[in-house]
Amino acid sequence: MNDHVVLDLARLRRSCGQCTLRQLCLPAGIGPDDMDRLDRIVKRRRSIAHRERLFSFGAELKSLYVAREGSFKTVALSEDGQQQVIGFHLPGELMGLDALGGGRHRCDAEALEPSDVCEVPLEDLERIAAQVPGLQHQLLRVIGSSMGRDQDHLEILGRRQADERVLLFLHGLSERYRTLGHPDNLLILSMSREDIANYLGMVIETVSRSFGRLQDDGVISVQGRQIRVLDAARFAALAHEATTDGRRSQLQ
Amino acid sequence: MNDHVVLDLARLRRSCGQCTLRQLCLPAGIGPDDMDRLDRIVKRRRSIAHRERLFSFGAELKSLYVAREGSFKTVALSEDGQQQVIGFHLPGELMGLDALGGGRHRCDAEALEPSDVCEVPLEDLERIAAQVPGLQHQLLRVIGSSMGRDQDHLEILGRRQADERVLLFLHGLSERYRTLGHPDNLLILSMSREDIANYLGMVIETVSRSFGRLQDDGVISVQGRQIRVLDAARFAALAHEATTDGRRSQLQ
DNA sequence: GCCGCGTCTTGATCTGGATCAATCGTGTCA
DNA sequence: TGACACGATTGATCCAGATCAAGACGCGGC
Repeated sequence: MNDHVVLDLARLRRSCGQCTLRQLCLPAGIGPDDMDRLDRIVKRRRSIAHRERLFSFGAELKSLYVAREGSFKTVALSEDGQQQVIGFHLPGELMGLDALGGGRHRCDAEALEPSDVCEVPLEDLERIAAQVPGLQHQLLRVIGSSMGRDQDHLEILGRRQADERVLLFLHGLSERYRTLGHPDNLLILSMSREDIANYLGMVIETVSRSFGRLQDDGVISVQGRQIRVLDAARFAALAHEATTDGRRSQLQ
Repeated sequence: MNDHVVLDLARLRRSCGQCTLRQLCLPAGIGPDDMDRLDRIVKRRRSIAHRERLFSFGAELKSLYVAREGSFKTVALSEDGQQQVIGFHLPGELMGLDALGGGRHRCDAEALEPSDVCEVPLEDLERIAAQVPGLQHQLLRVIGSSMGRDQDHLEILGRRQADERVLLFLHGLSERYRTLGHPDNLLILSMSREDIANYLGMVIETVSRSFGRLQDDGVISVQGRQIRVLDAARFAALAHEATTDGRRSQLQ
């Protein structure tokens, strides 16, 4: 009987209603009664080893995934073997949306460290979403956030210098970690310099040099994958004002 | 009474069920009975003049828009005045998705020529989508296609040389026009060189030179904004094989 | 300890594309 | 019909960042 209680508690703790990410993830803004229906379709806490694939290019879309703990990268592969890191995914963020258009995944999703995910079968999700208006709305919000991150990424790749790219990358990451309740003055990067370089459309040498320059300026300190924000005000200011001058095509 | 018939015909011709774009747009795959419900919430054929804004940065998200005729660009503005063309939108393609995340538009949408749009109030769309499973599914598909185009754009900006960027841009555009039933060997560009350059993360001079090289190679002929595909096989092959070598960071 | 291996940093050189600067259509208005 | 404006092309130069090439720094295994 003691056993029984423990199991119930464990089950409860694994429910969406108890999840620390519930305000960021799909359950945000839906009532306790509807939470139950969501709970029943979500497959919780599948563990993914470091470097393990969550899904692969070309695979049929069956489920969406929410990072629960750890982090992931999604990598697009082009026909000539080129790779492009499309995004990094932190807890609470949806993965697999790339396949909504064509029904097949357009990229690989790979864990950057030992991670957990919640798996949400798309068919079930669509069914429940039609019945729970708050869930449908929240699904669209979460999808929209994902598109917003892609758009930020496009802005970085299209218009920014190397140093700005790295700064904006770090700043965006620290913002995302802050909403997760992490201290935002210490970043532990789970991705390699190679991943960062690829994500930013650069080579690792340039990433390394940009880190160096930001460190020389006293904005951050760099020790391998541990980045400490020394001057938070300047860090934020640089990310917002960004360009010092108005170079490059501005339209009109 | 004659009048009455004419009006009815006009109304019918403007309905989703009769729309030439219905297979690409939201009504794809929903039955004639449900089509009616969609029809009642869609505000049809608002005309947008050349250079007119459909929506602006910061505006509250109220409706999604579908390009009906003509074309649009969406432009993100950063705090320091930089602009980045995020996408071009052809008939049947949704606009306004950028605002789903935060409830406010993150970019301007501007007509590149005299254009028509259908306006779909988001609140109504969400309500109907919950009642019509096919519509909800199709909405997700259309959103997914849009994310897919953003992802292609990221690949272009992250990993490609100037000439490849221009080629992939032209090829992508011709593919999209082909699905609209247009001849794919003649492209009439509605966007300026400035827009193209900005979209591709380049300057106009480089775009112009890339056009020139593609023309010298006999792949296309360029006359201002009229691009003729001379060697369709090579055009497609270059777009697929793309890179001649495996330069730049490849991850592993 | 110290060896091997993967990751990251640092330095020297080279180059694709940005910048600067004319010039050339093409359309429009007086 | 000329003149002006705007977009596009073409040429000359320059520089940010890629490429090439060593080293340095962990870190796990023996």
